[in-house]
Amino acid sequence: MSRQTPVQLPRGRPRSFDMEAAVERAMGVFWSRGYHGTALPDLLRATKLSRGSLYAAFGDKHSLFLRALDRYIADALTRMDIELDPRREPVDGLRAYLAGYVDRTSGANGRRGCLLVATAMELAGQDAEVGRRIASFFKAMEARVADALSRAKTAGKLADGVEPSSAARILVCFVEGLRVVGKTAPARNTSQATVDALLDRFIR
Amino acid sequence: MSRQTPVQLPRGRPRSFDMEAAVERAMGVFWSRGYHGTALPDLLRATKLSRGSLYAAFGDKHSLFLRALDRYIADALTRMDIELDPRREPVDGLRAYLAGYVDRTSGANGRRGCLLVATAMELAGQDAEVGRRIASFFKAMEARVADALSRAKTAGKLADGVEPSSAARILVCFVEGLRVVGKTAPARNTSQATVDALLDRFIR
DNA sequence: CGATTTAAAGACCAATTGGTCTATAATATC
DNA sequence: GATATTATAGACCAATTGGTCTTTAAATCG
Repeated sequence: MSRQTPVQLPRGRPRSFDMEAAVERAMGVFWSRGYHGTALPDLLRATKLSRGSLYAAFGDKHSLFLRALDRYIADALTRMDIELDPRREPVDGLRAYLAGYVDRTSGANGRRGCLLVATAMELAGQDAEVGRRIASFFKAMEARVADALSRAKTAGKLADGVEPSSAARILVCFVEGLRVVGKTAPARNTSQATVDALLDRFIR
Repeated sequence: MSRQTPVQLPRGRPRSFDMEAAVERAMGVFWSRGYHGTALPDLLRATKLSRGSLYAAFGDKHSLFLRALDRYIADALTRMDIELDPRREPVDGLRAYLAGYVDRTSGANGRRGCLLVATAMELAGQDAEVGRRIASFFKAMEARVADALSRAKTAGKLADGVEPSSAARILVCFVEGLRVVGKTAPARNTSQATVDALLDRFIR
Protein backbone atom coordinates (compact mmCIF):
# COMPACT_ATOMS: atom_id res chain seq x y z
CA MET A 1 0.00 0.00 0.00
CA SER A 2 2.08 2.88 1.29
CA ARG A 3 5.73 3.01 0.28
CA GLN A 4 8.49 3.36 2.79
CA THR A 5 8.94 7.05 3.56
CA PRO A 6 12.27 8.15 2.10
CA VAL A 7 13.06 10.50 5.00
CA GLN A 8 15.95 9.20 7.08
CA LEU A 9 15.38 9.13 10.80
CA PRO A 10 16.87 11.92 12.89
CA ARG A 11 20.16 11.02 14.42
CA GLY A 12 19.94 12.10 18.06
CA ARG A 13 17.88 11.35 21.09
CA PRO A 14 14.23 11.05 20.13
CA ARG A 15 11.48 13.08 21.73
CA SER A 16 10.49 11.19 24.83
CA PHE A 17 7.19 12.87 25.71
CA ASP A 18 3.84 12.73 23.97
CA MET A 19 3.15 16.11 22.39
CA GLU A 20 -0.55 15.49 22.00
CA ALA A 21 -0.83 14.52 25.65
CA ALA A 22 0.99 17.72 26.55
CA VAL A 23 -1.42 19.77 24.45
CA GLU A 24 -4.31 18.04 26.16
CA ARG A 25 -2.96 18.81 29.62
CA ALA A 26 -2.32 22.40 28.64
CA MET A 27 -5.87 22.56 27.31
CA GLY A 28 -7.12 21.51 30.71
CA VAL A 29 -5.30 24.39 32.38
CA PHE A 30 -6.49 27.02 29.92
CA TRP A 31 -9.96 25.58 30.27
CA SER A 32 -9.98 26.02 34.03
CA ARG A 33 -8.15 29.32 34.28
CA GLY A 34 -8.49 31.17 30.98
CA TYR A 35 -5.69 32.49 28.81
CA HIS A 36 -4.60 35.47 30.89
CA GLY A 37 -5.26 33.57 34.09
CA THR A 38 -2.81 30.85 33.13
CA ALA A 39 0.83 31.47 34.00
CA LEU A 40 3.77 29.57 32.60
CA PRO A 41 4.44 27.63 35.83
CA ASP A 42 0.85 26.33 35.62
CA LEU A 43 1.58 24.95 32.17
CA LEU A 44 4.90 23.46 33.22
CA ARG A 45 3.28 21.71 36.16
CA ALA A 46 0.44 20.35 34.03
CA THR A 47 2.57 19.19 31.11
CA LYS A 48 5.45 18.07 33.33
CA LEU A 49 7.80 19.72 30.86
CA SER A 50 10.75 21.96 31.52
CA ARG A 51 10.63 25.52 30.27
CA GLY A 52 13.11 24.69 27.56
CA SER A 53 11.22 21.67 26.29
CA LEU A 54 7.92 23.51 26.23
CA TYR A 55 9.33 26.42 24.26
CA ALA A 56 11.22 24.14 21.90
CA ALA A 57 8.10 22.11 21.22
CA PHE A 58 5.45 24.82 21.00
CA GLY A 59 7.14 28.16 20.46
CA ASP A 60 5.37 30.30 22.97
CA LYS A 61 2.35 30.52 25.24
CA HIS A 62 0.09 31.86 22.51
CA SER A 63 0.95 29.13 20.04
CA LEU A 64 0.40 26.46 22.64
CA PHE A 65 -2.93 28.04 23.43
CA LEU A 66 -3.97 27.92 19.78
CA ARG A 67 -3.09 24.25 19.63
CA ALA A 68 -5.12 23.58 22.77
CA LEU A 69 -8.05 25.51 21.32
CA ASP A 70 -7.81 23.60 18.05
CA ARG A 71 -7.85 20.39 19.98
CA TYR A 72 -10.91 21.43 21.95
CA ILE A 73 -12.71 22.40 18.74
CA ALA A 74 -11.79 19.17 16.98
CA ASP A 75 -13.08 17.15 19.93
CA ALA A 76 -16.36 19.05 19.91
CA LEU A 77 -16.90 18.58 16.19
CA THR A 78 -16.05 14.90 16.37
CA ARG A 79 -18.58 14.46 19.12
CA MET A 80 -21.24 16.24 17.08
CA ASP A 81 -20.50 14.10 14.05
CA ILE A 82 -21.22 11.05 16.13
CA GLU A 83 -24.34 12.43 17.78
CA LEU A 84 -25.79 13.81 14.58
CA ASP A 85 -24.69 10.98 12.30
CA PRO A 86 -26.93 11.01 9.21
CA ARG A 87 -27.51 7.28 9.52
CA ARG A 88 -29.25 7.89 12.80
CA GLU A 89 -32.77 9.15 13.43
CA PRO A 90 -32.30 12.94 13.25
CA VAL A 91 -34.54 13.64 16.24
CA ASP A 92 -32.68 11.08 18.34
CA GLY A 93 -29.47 12.74 17.27
CA LEU A 94 -30.68 16.15 18.32
CA ARG A 95 -31.77 14.78 21.66
CA ALA A 96 -28.37 13.21 22.19
CA TYR A 97 -26.67 16.44 21.17
CA LEU A 98 -28.72 18.44 23.68
CA ALA A 99 -28.33 15.78 26.37
CA GLY A 100 -24.59 16.29 26.07
CA TYR A 101 -25.04 19.96 26.84
CA VAL A 102 -27.26 19.18 29.81
CA ASP A 103 -24.47 17.04 31.13
CA ARG A 104 -21.77 19.61 30.54
CA THR A 105 -23.71 22.55 31.98
CA SER A 106 -25.01 21.13 35.27
CA GLY A 107 -23.35 20.98 38.64
CA ALA A 108 -19.58 20.77 38.75
CA ASN A 109 -19.27 20.33 34.98
CA GLY A 110 -21.22 23.54 34.52
CA ARG A 111 -19.04 25.41 36.97
CA ARG A 112 -15.95 24.41 35.04
CA GLY A 113 -17.39 26.05 31.96
CA CYS A 114 -16.34 25.86 28.34
CA LEU A 115 -12.97 26.72 26.86
CA LEU A 116 -14.58 27.85 23.65
CA VAL A 117 -17.10 30.24 25.17
CA ALA A 118 -14.56 31.58 27.64
CA THR A 119 -12.10 32.17 24.83
CA ALA A 120 -14.73 33.80 22.66
CA MET A 121 -15.45 36.29 25.44
CA GLU A 122 -11.85 36.80 26.51
CA LEU A 123 -9.98 36.97 23.22
CA ALA A 124 -12.14 36.75 20.10
CA GLY A 125 -12.58 40.50 19.86
CA GLN A 126 -8.89 41.33 20.07
CA ASP A 127 -7.06 38.31 18.71
CA ALA A 128 -7.70 37.68 15.03
CA GLU A 129 -6.29 34.14 15.03
CA VAL A 130 -8.65 33.25 17.83
CA GLY A 131 -11.56 35.15 16.32
CA ARG A 132 -11.36 33.18 13.09
CA ARG A 133 -11.39 29.88 14.93
CA ILE A 134 -14.38 30.83 17.05
CA ALA A 135 -16.37 32.06 14.07
CA SER A 136 -15.62 29.00 12.01
CA PHE A 137 -16.57 26.72 14.89
CA PHE A 138 -19.97 28.35 15.29
CA LYS A 139 -20.52 28.09 11.56
CA ALA A 140 -19.59 24.41 11.56
CA MET A 141 -21.80 23.68 14.51
CA GLU A 142 -24.72 25.53 12.99
CA ALA A 143 -24.30 23.66 9.70
CA ARG A 144 -24.42 20.29 11.43
CA VAL A 145 -27.51 21.19 13.43
CA ALA A 146 -29.21 22.64 10.36
CA ASP A 147 -28.49 19.45 8.50
CA ALA A 148 -30.04 17.31 11.21
CA LEU A 149 -33.07 19.59 11.35
CA SER A 150 -33.38 19.42 7.61
CA ARG A 151 -33.47 15.65 7.73
CA ALA A 152 -36.00 15.79 10.54
CA LYS A 153 -38.17 18.06 8.45
CA THR A 154 -38.03 15.67 5.50
CA ALA A 155 -39.13 12.93 7.87
CA GLY A 156 -42.06 15.09 8.91
CA LYS A 157 -40.82 15.40 12.47
CA LEU A 158 -40.65 19.17 12.74
CA ALA A 159 -43.47 21.33 14.06
CA ASP A 160 -45.37 23.46 11.57
CA GLY A 161 -43.54 26.52 10.36
CA VAL A 162 -40.12 25.51 11.68
CA GLU A 163 -37.41 26.33 9.21
CA PRO A 164 -34.17 24.33 9.67
CA SER A 165 -31.65 27.11 9.10
CA SER A 166 -33.10 29.65 11.51
CA ALA A 167 -33.94 26.94 14.02
CA ALA A 168 -30.30 25.86 13.88
CA ARG A 169 -29.18 29.37 14.72
CA ILE A 170 -31.59 29.40 17.63
CA LEU A 171 -30.26 26.10 18.95
CA VAL A 172 -26.65 27.21 18.70
CA CYS A 173 -27.39 30.38 20.67
CA PHE A 174 -29.35 28.38 23.17
CA VAL A 175 -26.66 25.81 23.91
CA GLU A 176 -23.96 28.45 24.17
CA GLY A 177 -26.22 30.35 26.55
CA LEU A 178 -26.64 27.17 28.55
CA ARG A 179 -22.89 27.12 29.00
CA VAL A 180 -22.94 30.67 30.33
CA VAL A 181 -25.79 30.09 32.74
CA GLY A 182 -24.16 26.76 33.59
CA LYS A 183 -21.38 28.67 35.35
CA THR A 184 -23.81 29.08 38.24
CA ALA A 185 -23.91 25.27 38.50
CA PRO A 186 -27.64 24.71 38.11
CA ALA A 187 -29.27 21.41 39.01
CA ARG A 188 -29.37 18.80 36.31
CA ASN A 189 -33.15 18.67 36.40
CA THR A 190 -33.38 22.35 35.64
CA SER A 191 -31.17 22.16 32.56
CA GLN A 192 -32.89 19.04 31.32
CA ALA A 193 -36.35 20.53 31.75
CA THR A 194 -35.30 23.67 29.89
CA VAL A 195 -33.91 21.64 27.01
CA ASP A 196 -37.05 19.53 26.87
CA ALA A 197 -39.27 22.58 26.84
CA LEU A 198 -37.29 24.07 23.99
CA LEU A 199 -37.31 20.93 21.90
CA ASP A 200 -41.04 20.71 22.46
CA ARG A 201 -41.46 23.88 20.45
CA PHE A 202 -39.64 22.51 17.44
CA ILE A 203 -40.34 18.79 17.30
CA ARG A 204 -43.71 17.38 16.39
CA MET B 1 -39.88 68.20 53.81
CA SER B 2 -36.52 66.68 54.73
CA ARG B 3 -34.75 68.06 57.79
CA GLN B 4 -31.22 69.34 57.65
CA THR B 5 -28.83 66.44 58.16
CA PRO B 6 -27.10 66.88 61.52
CA VAL B 7 -23.73 65.60 60.28
CA GLN B 8 -21.12 68.34 60.15
CA LEU B 9 -19.21 68.70 56.93
CA PRO B 10 -15.68 67.33 56.76
CA ARG B 11 -13.02 69.92 57.36
CA GLY B 12 -10.44 69.43 54.61
CA ARG B 13 -10.31 69.62 50.86
CA PRO B 14 -13.35 67.85 49.44
CA ARG B 15 -13.18 65.11 46.91
CA SER B 16 -12.94 66.79 43.56
CA PHE B 17 -13.70 63.91 41.21
CA ASP B 18 -16.92 62.06 40.56
CA MET B 19 -16.62 58.58 41.97
CA GLU B 20 -19.52 57.21 39.99
CA ALA B 21 -18.03 58.54 36.78
CA ALA B 22 -14.76 56.88 37.70
CA VAL B 23 -16.53 53.57 38.29
CA GLU B 24 -18.23 53.93 34.94
CA ARG B 25 -14.95 54.55 33.14
CA ALA B 26 -13.33 51.63 34.93
CA MET B 27 -16.31 49.52 33.91
CA GLY B 28 -15.62 50.41 30.31
CA VAL B 29 -12.07 49.13 30.57
CA PHE B 30 -12.99 45.87 32.28
CA TRP B 31 -15.71 45.46 29.68
CA SER B 32 -13.28 45.74 26.80
CA ARG B 33 -10.33 43.87 28.26
CA GLY B 34 -11.61 41.55 30.99
CA TYR B 35 -10.43 41.40 34.58
CA HIS B 36 -7.03 39.75 34.10
CA GLY B 37 -6.49 41.63 30.88
CA THR B 38 -6.85 44.99 32.60
CA ALA B 39 -3.70 46.40 34.17
CA LEU B 40 -3.57 49.22 36.68
CA PRO B 41 -2.20 51.77 34.19
CA ASP B 42 -5.26 51.09 32.01
CA LEU B 43 -7.51 52.00 34.91
CA LEU B 44 -5.49 55.10 35.79
CA ARG B 45 -5.67 56.32 32.21
CA ALA B 46 -9.40 55.71 31.96
CA THR B 47 -10.35 57.20 35.30
CA LYS B 48 -7.76 59.98 35.10
CA LEU B 49 -6.90 59.28 38.70
CA SER B 50 -3.52 58.94 40.31
CA ARG B 51 -2.57 55.63 41.86
CA GLY B 52 -2.98 57.09 45.32
CA SER B 53 -6.44 58.46 44.65
CA LEU B 54 -7.67 55.29 43.10
CA TYR B 55 -6.49 53.14 45.98
CA ALA B 56 -7.80 55.62 48.55
CA ALA B 57 -11.19 55.67 46.88
CA PHE B 58 -11.70 52.03 45.97
CA GLY B 59 -9.28 49.93 47.98
CA ASP B 60 -7.88 47.67 45.31
CA LYS B 61 -8.38 46.39 41.81
CA HIS B 62 -10.76 43.67 42.84
CA SER B 63 -13.01 45.98 44.83
CA LEU B 64 -13.14 48.44 41.98
CA PHE B 65 -14.03 45.60 39.67
CA LEU B 66 -16.90 44.54 41.90
CA ARG B 67 -18.24 48.09 41.89
CA ALA B 68 -18.01 48.20 38.11
CA LEU B 69 -19.79 44.86 37.85
CA ASP B 70 -22.51 46.02 40.24
CA ARG B 71 -22.97 49.09 38.13
CA TYR B 72 -23.25 47.04 34.96
CA ILE B 73 -25.83 44.76 36.59
CA ALA B 74 -27.85 47.66 37.94
CA ASP B 75 -27.93 49.27 34.51
CA ALA B 76 -29.11 46.04 32.92
CA LEU B 77 -31.88 45.51 35.46
CA THR B 78 -33.04 49.10 35.16
CA ARG B 79 -33.26 48.72 31.41
CA MET B 80 -35.28 45.54 31.77
CA ASP B 81 -37.65 47.19 34.22
CA ILE B 82 -38.39 49.81 31.62
CA GLU B 83 -38.73 47.40 28.72
CA LEU B 84 -40.87 44.94 30.64
CA ASP B 85 -42.89 47.50 32.58
CA PRO B 86 -46.15 45.82 33.71
CA ARG B 87 -48.18 48.79 32.46
CA ARG B 88 -47.07 47.99 28.95
CA GLU B 89 -48.31 45.29 26.60
CA PRO B 90 -46.26 42.27 27.69
CA VAL B 91 -45.59 41.09 24.14
CA ASP B 92 -44.42 44.55 23.13
CA GLY B 93 -42.17 44.53 26.15
CA LEU B 94 -40.67 41.21 25.22
CA ARG B 95 -40.06 42.42 21.71
CA ALA B 96 -38.34 45.53 23.01
CA TYR B 97 -36.27 43.43 25.38
CA LEU B 98 -35.10 41.17 22.56
CA ALA B 99 -34.58 44.09 20.19
CA GLY B 100 -32.10 45.45 22.72
CA TYR B 101 -30.14 42.22 22.51
CA VAL B 102 -30.20 42.33 18.72
CA ASP B 103 -28.68 45.76 18.94
CA ARG B 104 -26.03 44.78 21.45
CA THR B 105 -24.99 41.59 19.69
CA SER B 106 -24.57 42.73 16.09
CA GLY B 107 -21.57 44.25 14.38
CA ALA B 108 -19.20 46.33 16.50
CA ASN B 109 -21.46 46.18 19.57
CA GLY B 110 -21.41 42.42 19.33
CA ARG B 111 -17.66 42.33 19.02
CA ARG B 112 -17.30 44.34 22.21
CA GLY B 113 -19.22 41.71 24.07
CA CYS B 114 -20.78 41.74 27.49
CA LEU B 115 -19.08 42.39 30.81
CA LEU B 116 -21.44 40.07 32.58
CA VAL B 117 -20.99 37.06 30.32
CA ALA B 118 -17.24 37.60 30.10
CA THR B 119 -17.05 37.82 33.88
CA ALA B 120 -19.20 34.74 34.33
CA MET B 121 -16.81 32.77 32.15
CA GLU B 122 -13.61 34.29 33.52
CA LEU B 123 -14.27 34.47 37.24
CA ALA B 124 -17.61 33.05 38.38
CA GLY B 125 -16.17 29.60 38.98
CA GLN B 126 -13.28 30.74 41.15
CA ASP B 127 -14.41 33.99 42.77
CA ALA B 128 -17.31 33.54 45.17
CA GLU B 129 -18.13 37.26 45.36
CA VAL B 130 -18.44 37.36 41.61
CA GLY B 131 -20.25 34.03 41.41
CA ARG B 132 -23.00 35.24 43.72
CA ARG B 133 -23.55 38.36 41.68
CA ILE B 134 -23.76 36.45 38.42
CA ALA B 135 -26.18 33.90 39.82
CA SER B 136 -28.42 36.53 41.33
CA PHE B 137 -28.44 38.51 38.09
CA PHE B 138 -29.58 35.51 36.07
CA LYS B 139 -32.26 34.82 38.65
CA ALA B 140 -33.48 38.40 38.54
CA MET B 141 -33.52 38.47 34.76
CA GLU B 142 -35.38 35.19 34.58
CA ALA B 143 -37.96 36.40 37.09
CA ARG B 144 -38.67 39.52 35.06
CA VAL B 145 -39.04 37.60 31.82
CA ALA B 146 -41.23 34.99 33.50
CA ASP B 147 -43.42 37.75 34.83
CA ALA B 148 -43.86 39.28 31.41
CA LEU B 149 -44.61 35.88 29.90
CA SER B 150 -47.11 35.21 32.63
CA ARG B 151 -48.96 38.41 31.82
CA ALA B 152 -48.83 37.54 28.14
CA LYS B 153 -50.36 34.18 28.90
CA THR B 154 -53.18 35.76 30.89
CA ALA B 155 -53.83 37.97 27.89
CA GLY B 156 -54.02 34.87 25.73
CA LYS B 157 -50.98 35.86 23.70
CA LEU B 158 -48.86 32.75 24.27
CA ALA B 159 -48.82 29.77 21.94
CA ASP B 160 -50.48 26.59 23.15
CA GLY B 161 -48.52 24.67 25.72
CA VAL B 162 -46.04 27.43 26.54
CA GLU B 163 -45.33 27.62 30.22
CA PRO B 164 -43.99 30.99 31.41
CA SER B 165 -41.35 29.77 33.84
CA SER B 166 -39.61 27.29 31.53
CA ALA B 167 -39.99 29.64 28.58
CA ALA B 168 -38.27 32.32 30.65
CA ARG B 169 -35.33 30.02 31.27
CA ILE B 170 -35.14 29.34 27.56
CA LEU B 171 -35.13 33.03 26.73
CA VAL B 172 -32.42 33.80 29.25
CA CYS B 173 -30.18 31.09 27.82
CA PHE B 174 -30.94 32.28 24.34
CA VAL B 175 -30.04 35.92 24.89
CA GLU B 176 -26.86 35.03 26.75
CA GLY B 177 -25.96 32.73 23.88
CA LEU B 178 -26.61 35.59 21.48
CA ARG B 179 -23.97 37.56 23.34
CA VAL B 180 -21.48 34.75 22.89
CA VAL B 181 -22.16 34.26 19.20
CA GLY B 182 -22.26 38.06 18.90
CA LYS B 183 -18.50 38.10 19.50
CA THR B 184 -18.16 37.06 15.86
CA ALA B 185 -19.93 40.31 14.93
CA PRO B 186 -22.83 38.87 12.93
CA ALA B 187 -24.97 41.06 10.67
CA ARG B 188 -27.89 42.77 12.29
CA ASN B 189 -30.33 41.03 9.95
CA THR B 190 -29.11 37.66 11.07
CA SER B 191 -29.61 38.35 14.76
CA GLN B 192 -32.97 39.96 14.18
CA ALA B 193 -34.21 37.07 12.06
CA THR B 194 -33.09 34.57 14.70
CA VAL B 195 -34.90 36.46 17.43
CA ASP B 196 -38.03 36.72 15.30
CA ALA B 197 -37.97 33.01 14.56
CA LEU B 198 -37.65 32.22 18.24
CA LEU B 199 -40.44 34.52 19.33
CA ASP B 200 -42.62 32.98 16.65
CA ARG B 201 -42.50 29.70 18.54
CA PHE B 202 -43.79 31.25 21.76
CA ILE B 203 -46.17 34.05 20.79
CA ARG B 204 -49.53 33.44 19.27
C1' DC C 1 32.98 5.13 20.10
C1' DG C 2 31.69 9.51 18.26
C1' DA C 3 28.39 12.43 16.58
C1' DT C 4 24.01 14.26 17.23
C1' DT C 5 19.88 15.40 19.18
C1' DT C 6 16.95 15.98 23.08
C1' DA C 7 15.19 16.59 28.03
C1' DA C 8 15.44 18.58 32.50
C1' DA C 9 16.89 21.86 35.83
C1' DG C 10 17.47 26.12 36.83
C1' DA C 11 20.01 30.50 36.42
C1' DC C 12 18.96 34.56 34.30
C1' DC C 13 16.51 38.51 31.98
C1' DA C 14 13.89 42.85 31.25
C1' DA C 15 9.32 44.22 31.71
C1' DT C 16 5.19 44.32 34.11
C1' DT C 17 2.21 43.16 37.95
C1' DG C 18 -0.66 45.07 41.96
C1' DG C 19 0.23 47.93 45.69
C1' DT C 20 2.50 51.43 49.15
C1' DC C 21 4.45 55.68 50.39
C1' DT C 22 6.26 60.38 50.33
C1' DA C 23 6.34 65.13 48.97
C1' DT C 24 3.91 68.96 47.44
C1' DA C 25 0.13 71.67 46.08
C1' DA C 26 -4.68 72.61 46.39
C1' DT C 27 -8.94 73.52 48.79
C1' DA C 28 -11.91 73.43 52.24
C1' DT C 29 -13.63 74.80 57.50
C1' DC C 30 -12.92 77.10 61.80
C1' DG D 1 -4.25 82.35 59.14
C1' DA D 2 -4.24 77.76 61.31
C1' DT D 3 -5.82 73.22 60.64
C1' DA D 4 -7.34 69.51 58.12
C1' DT D 5 -8.23 66.85 54.24
C1' DT D 6 -7.49 65.66 49.60
C1' DA D 7 -5.28 65.11 44.79
C1' DT D 8 -1.31 64.42 42.00
C1' DA D 9 3.01 62.87 40.62
C1' DG D 10 6.16 59.77 40.94
C1' DA D 11 9.56 57.08 43.49
C1' DC D 12 9.61 52.72 45.26
C1' DC D 13 8.57 47.75 46.31
C1' DA D 14 8.59 42.61 46.07
C1' DA D 15 6.60 39.29 43.24
C1' DT D 16 5.44 37.61 38.93
C1' DT D 17 5.24 37.82 33.92
C1' DG D 18 6.72 35.51 29.42
C1' DG D 19 10.89 34.15 27.52
C1' DT D 20 16.12 32.85 26.78
C1' DC D 21 20.24 30.41 27.72
C1' DT D 22 23.58 27.25 29.76
C1' DT D 23 24.76 23.00 31.75
C1' DT D 24 24.45 18.27 32.24
C1' DA D 25 22.56 13.84 31.44
C1' DA D 26 20.29 10.81 28.48
C1' DA D 27 19.26 8.37 24.17
C1' DT D 28 19.70 7.30 19.51
C1' DC D 29 22.29 6.76 15.12
C1' DG D 30 26.33 5.45 11.94
